[in-house]
Amino acid sequence: MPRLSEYLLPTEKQAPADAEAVSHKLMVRAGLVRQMAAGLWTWLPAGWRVHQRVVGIIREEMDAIGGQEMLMPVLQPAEPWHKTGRIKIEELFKLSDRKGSELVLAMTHEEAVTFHMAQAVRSYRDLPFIVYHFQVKERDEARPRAGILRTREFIMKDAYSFDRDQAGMDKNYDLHVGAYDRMMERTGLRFYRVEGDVGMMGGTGAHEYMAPCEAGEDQIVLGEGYAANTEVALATPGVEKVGEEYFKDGQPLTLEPAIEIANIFKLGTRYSEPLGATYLDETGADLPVWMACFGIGPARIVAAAVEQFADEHGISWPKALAPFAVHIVSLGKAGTSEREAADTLYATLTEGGVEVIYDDREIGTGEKFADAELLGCPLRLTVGRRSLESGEVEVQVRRGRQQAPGLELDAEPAQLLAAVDELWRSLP
RNA sequence: CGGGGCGUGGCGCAGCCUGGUAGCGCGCACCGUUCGGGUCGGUGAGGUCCCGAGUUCGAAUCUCGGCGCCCCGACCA
Repeated sequence: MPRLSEYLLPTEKQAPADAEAVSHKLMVRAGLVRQMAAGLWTWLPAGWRVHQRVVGIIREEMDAIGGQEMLMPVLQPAEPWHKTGRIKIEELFKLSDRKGSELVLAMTHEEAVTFHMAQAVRSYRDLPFIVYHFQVKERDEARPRAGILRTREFIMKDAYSFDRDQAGMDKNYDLHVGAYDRMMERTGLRFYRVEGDVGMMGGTGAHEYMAPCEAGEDQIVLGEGYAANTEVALATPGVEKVGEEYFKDGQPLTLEPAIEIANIFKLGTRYSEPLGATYLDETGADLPVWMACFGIGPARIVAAAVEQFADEHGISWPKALAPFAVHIVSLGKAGTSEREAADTLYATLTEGGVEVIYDDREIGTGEKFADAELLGCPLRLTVGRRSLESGEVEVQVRRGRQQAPGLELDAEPAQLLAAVDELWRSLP
């Protein structure tokens, strides 16, 4: 686990002048991400840890429903895109190689996955199954915006289910709804699952997972037991729009801005037909495979978490996403007994498997506290002269900046770890 | 794609109108100071003023062209 004196965490006092969204400002200020060009971002070590936390949650839930992880290329031949008609999408990056062959940079992977499955799947005996990957998506966005929220390149987990018929597809879809609900709950985000628009994906049904926050690009309408995207709300029976207000069965609905963090679609045979993904059933009939796809954007989940829980001091991560569980602040200079006590605490926690970032820098107290609150790890443990006098390590819970009862400085390691673990359990 | 704004050391800005060869705060390096909430003082390093062309004795500043970035809207797996 890193010592801040050796870790690349370039924090800034001032946000970039052109940053508007809270997540944009704070993620840059906290040293999590840096911009390279419009809609193109680099994830620095601490930011990447958060991103990979989200990836870990998604992977676990995908594996739990039988998803099989694989990897498909971003750079692809254009032919399948011609076959599905998606070559004409403006956001699709098109290029050619030295031989003049037409290529695209994939914005999603339906073409690729269907191309492969058209070859691999022969019989109804090969179905059903779910494959997924975490891979970069490229989109020539008209307007990238809000830091990490709308970018031209981003990692998406996209999963694809393959079934012999609509009933199978529906079943796989429901399975994913369950998995996605669990992912969202595990992230600690506030979210809504709403009916979605099928858009240019085509297909027969869709849901979006929306995380409400100020920087959200979309509006969702909310009522008692009802949540929908504004685009589809009006298709719901009983929903009407009067002026700028929405009503359901006469009751007013509230509007809230939200970030779309996941989107799932029933594709049907939208891709299997043009790409020839068929199987033979028991009677020898050649039938198109039924597909559904399931996308989710880890970066947007990260940004939404920043948006939802930040305060005037910085980020406050839900514990499932925090880059580190514990941020140790050592106030003593090298060579002092306070520093020694902090070193010992750091060693104990690290050896006990706790993810710790240790601020051992030779800088001012205020700067250390400010950086800790900016980074937003759930627990901050401070070791200074006071600790030696009182025999206690000061504990601050980042969410709400609440002081928690101190930890006994010279407790046995097991005892100390148990105390930290107990604190951890109580956190949001 | 329509509208608006901006580009000057790592970050935030001033200077531009009224051309004279670049300045401030933060940060950074070193010295001292301080040591539980971005301490204080001193010394110092660091800039193709987005790029190109033009006007001029002289361009960060004026003119033309280009590039880049942000915001609003449209669009949006």
